[in-house]
Amino acid sequence: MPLPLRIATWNVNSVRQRIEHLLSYLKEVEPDVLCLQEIKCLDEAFPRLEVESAGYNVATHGQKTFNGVAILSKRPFEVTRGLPGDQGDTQSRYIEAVIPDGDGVVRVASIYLPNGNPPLTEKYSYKLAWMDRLISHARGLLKLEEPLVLAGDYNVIPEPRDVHDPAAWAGDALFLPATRERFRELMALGLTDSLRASTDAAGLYTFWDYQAGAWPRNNGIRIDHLLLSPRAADRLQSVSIDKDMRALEKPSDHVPIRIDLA
DNA sequence: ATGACTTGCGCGGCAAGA
Repeated sequence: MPLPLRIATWNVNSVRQRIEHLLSYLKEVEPDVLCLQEIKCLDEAFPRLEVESAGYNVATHGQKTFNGVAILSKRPFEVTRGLPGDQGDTQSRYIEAVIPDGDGVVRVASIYLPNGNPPLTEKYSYKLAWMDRLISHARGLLKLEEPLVLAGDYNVIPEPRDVHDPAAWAGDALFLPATRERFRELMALGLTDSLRASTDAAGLYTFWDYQAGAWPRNNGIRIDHLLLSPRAADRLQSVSIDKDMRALEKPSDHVPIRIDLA
């Protein structure tokens, strides 16, 4: 039986600030694929040589100062940059890889969905429009009937059990009814939330704010998700949140989440 | 408690994040 395929996603909050954490993660966890968000640099500023020396192929979709996504893979792969549906969108938030796997492929997307705060502004309407574009694109991808993993920072708290203090987040763009409704619409295309396929537990988080002692108080939210097509879900073996990463010196405010597929 | 953090940019203090 072949080794499982390990696929992880992590919002690094600046790859250049986090290069040592990134390299130790690659060495210790050995993901086959790692999706990164908020690399916060242009393609030419990505620490490509360090990552390649660790045994990974790299594709970036960078941007100066903000946003930026990347996919790292032990196996070489084909890449597509950008989310279809709006030629005028200049924000780098989506990159997609087709990775050889056995006789076929696994398709993996690295997603940095807009934050959307504050609500009632163009930032929130951009978030909702971006989610509509993601739903349309995912509908097309699912028709391919491939193993598909839509991984990333969705900036969506799916349910009250995914937030330490639901009342405090009631009016936030990450938790508003219209946000959650679109997330449910995405899921209803036939996707499986990896974490919820393995546990119903409350209080499993992937983000803790830097402010107000959110980490020591465990005042977190679950917003980083690995969504699976049926053929990927059939192969799901395990899910892990690498919570220890939040306790390191100079951590990202997000931690990685990962799956093993048979 | 008028608080509390971390980035990029670029060298002074914003803007953005969640």
